[in-house]
Amino acid sequence: MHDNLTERSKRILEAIIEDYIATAEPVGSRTITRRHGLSLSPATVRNVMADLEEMGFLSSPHTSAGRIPTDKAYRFYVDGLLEVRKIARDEREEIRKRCILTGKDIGDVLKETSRMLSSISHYTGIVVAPRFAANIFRHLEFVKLGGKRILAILVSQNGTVQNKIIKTDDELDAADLVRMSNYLNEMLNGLTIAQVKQRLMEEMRDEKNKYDALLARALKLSQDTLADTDSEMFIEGQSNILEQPEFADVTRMKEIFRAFEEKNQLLGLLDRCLEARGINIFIGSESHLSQMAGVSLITSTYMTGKNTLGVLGVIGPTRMGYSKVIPIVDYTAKLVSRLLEVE
Amino acid sequence: MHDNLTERSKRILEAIIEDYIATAEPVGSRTITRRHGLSLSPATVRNVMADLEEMGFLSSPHTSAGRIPTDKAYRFYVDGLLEVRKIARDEREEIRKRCILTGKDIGDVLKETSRMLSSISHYTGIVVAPRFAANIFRHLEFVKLGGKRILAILVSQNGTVQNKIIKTDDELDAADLVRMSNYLNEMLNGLTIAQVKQRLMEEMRDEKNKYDALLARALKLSQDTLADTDSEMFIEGQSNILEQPEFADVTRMKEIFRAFEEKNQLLGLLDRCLEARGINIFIGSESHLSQMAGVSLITSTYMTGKNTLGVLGVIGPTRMGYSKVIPIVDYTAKLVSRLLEVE
DNA sequence: ATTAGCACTCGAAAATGTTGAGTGCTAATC
DNA sequence: GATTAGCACTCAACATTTTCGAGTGCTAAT
Repeated sequence: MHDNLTERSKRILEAIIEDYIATAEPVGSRTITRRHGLSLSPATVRNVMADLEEMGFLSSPHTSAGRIPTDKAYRFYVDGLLEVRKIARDEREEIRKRCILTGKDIGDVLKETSRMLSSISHYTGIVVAPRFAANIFRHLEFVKLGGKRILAILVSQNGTVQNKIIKTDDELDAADLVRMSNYLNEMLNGLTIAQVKQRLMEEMRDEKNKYDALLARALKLSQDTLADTDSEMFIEGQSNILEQPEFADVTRMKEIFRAFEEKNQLLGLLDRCLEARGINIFIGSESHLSQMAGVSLITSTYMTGKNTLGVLGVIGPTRMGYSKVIPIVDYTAKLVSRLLEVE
Repeated sequence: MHDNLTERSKRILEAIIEDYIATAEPVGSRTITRRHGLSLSPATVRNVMADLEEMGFLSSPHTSAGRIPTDKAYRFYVDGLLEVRKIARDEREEIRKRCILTGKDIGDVLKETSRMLSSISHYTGIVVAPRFAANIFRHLEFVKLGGKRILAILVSQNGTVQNKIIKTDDELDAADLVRMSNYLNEMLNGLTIAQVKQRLMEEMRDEKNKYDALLARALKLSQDTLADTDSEMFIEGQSNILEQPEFADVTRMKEIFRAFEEKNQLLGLLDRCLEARGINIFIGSESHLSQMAGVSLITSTYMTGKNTLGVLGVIGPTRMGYSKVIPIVDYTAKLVSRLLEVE
């Protein structure tokens, strides 16, 4: 792929990208020869740069400025040129220290993970909580709150909890609730949440269940509990974005922040990452979200066993330190996987 | 109070404040006489303005600009001049429509409330989840996750749920867990969480309990569950702040966003509001938080019965539309109170 | 194929000019 | 004595011009 680029062009392109990542300023032919030990004259470099621009790897803000890499260049860089460093020992320590929290519920751990990702990368951290459907059912409990309000609590194997307040048509007494949950726990034990949904449907269709009022109630209640459980998302360190010179312009910044608040769109993007396991990188326009122009996303999936649970990653400018951030995201995903594993 | 201000000065001060709230531009003597039907000449107004500046109600950015109100002026305005409008019918409808969500847990409702506050006020909405300590204990449940990990679930009367993963020294079987929670539920029924903590302490000290291993375990476990439950906070619509001209400057904005991320400091401030019931207003420097310069906070408490549960409100520039926002916050707090009331 | 040399481009920053809203003061007016 | 017209003065904001230099593309020499 891209065999049409000579070794020299690649080296120069790489130098330009790395320089731009470091400085956020358009890179000129002079700078390249000076800062990177290329034994070429600026003039030669200029010729190569002109070719690279022709091919769509570089663009110039105006005639007499240097060049900046395009999304295509970053993609080429990430796919080929970049050699991913191993994670630094101290980074690894930091990650471990901040993720391993005992005595906190899953949500707190993931939130802290997101915060950690942001502070260690200096960009914005993002963690999508486990998709409930992939989890394994563990326990269902109904607590009577008062009157006709019941709190349904659904617990999955790895400790994720989902609550819902359900209003019933008439009062149920506590004993009934216990019987109902006992029955359901028995029936649903060991299934994934997705299978649970399935099973409930089947049971409700089953003729014989329609005659047991309590049972029918129980089924209805648990189905209500499972209805539209939207996944949670933790975005932390948004203000780190403000440090990036490319967002000094207020209008650009507004866009980004709006994008962060529009969590649904982001979720859509992250869902795409769910499908492919492991590291995933979206560069600028590749996300096909207009607000994400100039922004890159590095994600990885975390999982228990062979079950993909969720996604986590880092959002930063396209001009981000890929070689540093990729191993961080990678290591974090693996660590979180391990934490959620049932010991 | 402030009897030293003549009626006329008050009218002029009011006009300046309202003009500044509307335009965000320093107000000149000319403008005042034109826009507000004062039958005075600019020159007279200038004299009054000079007096007001002397007294600390106004300041001028530079010699040849108009005046802008100081925090002291806003305080005077809020305390005396401002007559709070009743909430508009359509606003009331909007609030109701967006807060009354069935089939969602409390957290979701409060988050949506925060979002609603931001979108209806055009500033930033903030909701602090009920302090757990003030809630009434309803139910405690232990779910075995696998190995030595137990998920403790604590439910309060109004449907707030708190989970915690607890690691035990050795395995407990499911039946034991049920017995433990039955016992505890019996013992703690009807107490407030604060009382529950108290009671657990007493029981643990009690000699006779030390000989029942299981019981001792149960007590320890529930105490772990209750340890350091930090209150959750929902801040929504942060990007609305970006619309405010006074934060067009990137440095100012960074400060604000950092402040939002430093939730602890904010929580401290909001805790102060918890103590005083009803509407509470912090204007700029009054909060004694440097990052909050130029920012005002309007809050109100929500409660069930005579129990103060939490705080909600709006954060905006000091130059915010107090007369519009105050009734919104007030009404929302009352509505949320009603929603959390056990029906 | 590479590179030195050179005219040219164009944004950024500094220097300069212009404008107008606003002020404070004084003296005339009600 | 309070109010106001009048006027000189101030100063940020905006527009215009100038300067500067990093960077380019092209050509001709190496």
